[in-house]
Amino acid sequence: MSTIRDVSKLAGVSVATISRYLNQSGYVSKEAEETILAAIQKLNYKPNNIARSLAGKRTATIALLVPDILNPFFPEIARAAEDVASRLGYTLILCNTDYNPDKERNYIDVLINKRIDGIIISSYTIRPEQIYALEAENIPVVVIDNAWEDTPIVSITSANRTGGQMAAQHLLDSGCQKIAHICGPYHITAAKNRMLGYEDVCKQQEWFTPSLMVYGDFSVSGGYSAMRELYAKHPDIEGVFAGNDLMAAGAMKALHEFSVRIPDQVKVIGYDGIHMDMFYPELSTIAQPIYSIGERAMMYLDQMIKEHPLEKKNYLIDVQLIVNASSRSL
Amino acid sequence: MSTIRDVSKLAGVSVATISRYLNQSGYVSKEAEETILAAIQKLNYKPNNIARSLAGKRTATIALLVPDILNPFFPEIARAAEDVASRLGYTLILCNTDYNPDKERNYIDVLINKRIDGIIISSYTIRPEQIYALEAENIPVVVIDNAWEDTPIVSITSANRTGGQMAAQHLLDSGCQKIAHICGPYHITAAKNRMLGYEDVCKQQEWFTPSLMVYGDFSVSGGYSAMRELYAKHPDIEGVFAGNDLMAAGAMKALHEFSVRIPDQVKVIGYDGIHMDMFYPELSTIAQPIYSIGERAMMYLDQMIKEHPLEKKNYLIDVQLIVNASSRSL
DNA sequence: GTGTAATGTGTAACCGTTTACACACATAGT
DNA sequence: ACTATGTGTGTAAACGGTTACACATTACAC
Repeated sequence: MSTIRDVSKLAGVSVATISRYLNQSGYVSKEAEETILAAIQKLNYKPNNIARSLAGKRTATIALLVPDILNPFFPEIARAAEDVASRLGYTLILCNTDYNPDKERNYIDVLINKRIDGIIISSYTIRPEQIYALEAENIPVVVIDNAWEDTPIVSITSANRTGGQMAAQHLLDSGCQKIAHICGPYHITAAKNRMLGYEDVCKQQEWFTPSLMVYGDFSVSGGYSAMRELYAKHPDIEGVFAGNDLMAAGAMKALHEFSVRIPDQVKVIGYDGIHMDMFYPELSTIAQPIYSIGERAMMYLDQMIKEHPLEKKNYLIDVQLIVNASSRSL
Repeated sequence: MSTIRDVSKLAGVSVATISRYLNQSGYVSKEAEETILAAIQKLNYKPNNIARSLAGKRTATIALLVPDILNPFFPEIARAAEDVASRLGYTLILCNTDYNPDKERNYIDVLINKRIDGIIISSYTIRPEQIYALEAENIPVVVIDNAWEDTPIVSITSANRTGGQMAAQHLLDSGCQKIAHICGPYHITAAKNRMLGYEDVCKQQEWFTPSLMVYGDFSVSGGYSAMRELYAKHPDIEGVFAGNDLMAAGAMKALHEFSVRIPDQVKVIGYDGIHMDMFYPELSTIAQPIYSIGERAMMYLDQMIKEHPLEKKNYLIDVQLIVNASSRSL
């Protein structure tokens, strides 16, 4: 493995000139350029990124901190972030925190020591202070799928409350009378906002009662249990809005076992828009543009790294109602 | 951000001693240890990993090269690799190649320049020479889900041919007469071996005919189209073995649309064992221990990095027949 | 008392870049 | 002729660690 000094010797110019050539910084004459290029090719020289980072302060590495890459929401985020990252010349480090604040803290320390250039965080437990601590180390942060009001933090969330309203309204418009909601975990802002959206629309309906809202843990089995519980209490429900698609799938599975026909007897809508094309009847959902979220997170991060101006606030992303067979009016 | 020299000054010992203390290499007296610890805490000193890598040659970073993290097989691999990596003190870089050899080559170059310690590769286009090139740079490689015969390369695959036999045999044992196979892409070794397993079992059956084997692209829609094609030619089939679970799901969707009852009329089995608990009837499958594959890949890699002996060969992992509703005999 | 090994510490070179600064020379404006 | 400015290059000091080597002290065996 040859070094810049080997090239310098072979080309007969100083290392500074080589460096200037490589980084297109400062002046380099035409002749110098040519001899350098020749030497580089002859030696098959590749600059050492480690040394580069040590001297130049940039590692061209960004980290993506997610609770669990197995949750289908996150591969899509990862895919988008990685696409943009690789286009911009960054490399992406993947970190699973397992919803565990200790692992999270630990990872943040490791990443600081690795001098990463920036970090995209998805966490429901992280505190704003931790983000300020990162920024104090000059590491820009973008938070996704979570936000705090009135804090100078760049975050990206989808319009959860509006989305919740859209879902409920859609079921209402489709003629459903008793609409239940399977809510995601209480401490997750996104879940809470979706529930608030549901309440906005349903609270004043004469059939409304709080027991139409049950909690699930955002998993298929959580949705399944929630649906069984719900059906035991309210066998006459006509619509179900699940806080995410996985729970919607679980709910449909339960309904299926009760021999409830979808969408004839009960219409179901989920939230997220993850790819579940294997599923039938195909699930209606409020689609978040997941890919765009990852993409924008990475782009905002790049802007911050390059010290371009960017307002530190929550960026809301629009959602879209997708009507499929699971809630289609006949 | 304080440096080792700041600590040195405050503790009144040389940087060498600090370094020895930090790395537990060489002798350090009890008193020195205490003053150093105190100084470190006072300054909140954290060693700079970049500098460490430059001097010490190790980056504590490994890369995972996958075609597409959106394919549900890979998040599980990533999850396993990351779990083990983080336990062993490595950090995981995620790279999507999009099944594109150019992106692949490009990534490999970038990773060499970043002086990563090792790389786990899943690729159906990579050539052994590229792996030798990496090893020439002293970067150990573990290949997963692909292998070459008689090459000194560490690779991990599941027992695809045996698995194919198991799937076909299971359908046969369940009383199916005409069993079709939806095969994965021709150039993927794993797909081919599964097909060979199917042939081993079915070729000598009197109902066998080559047109019972059709190709799909390992996606849901690929399985869907393949099934439609198959059903048009052979409306009397009684069993379908799909080369992976996604295609099996697509096939079931198509059968569903033809109002074919599963498993009464047609039994379906997939391959992979990805988590599709939302699916009903639940899919029978030949489960690969995907998590173990990722786990072992990372452990082998660690062994190679630490220069512990490891035979360079293909390691086969056993698969398991999982019988669910989609192929249950009544 | 001497030789040998274990323990403990510091100096300085090194890892492979970037970059501030100094300097040389050419060109052009006054 | 004298600046100013633009072009081109080299020297050497960072960046923040690790580690080979030299050297000092102590312990212990003989």
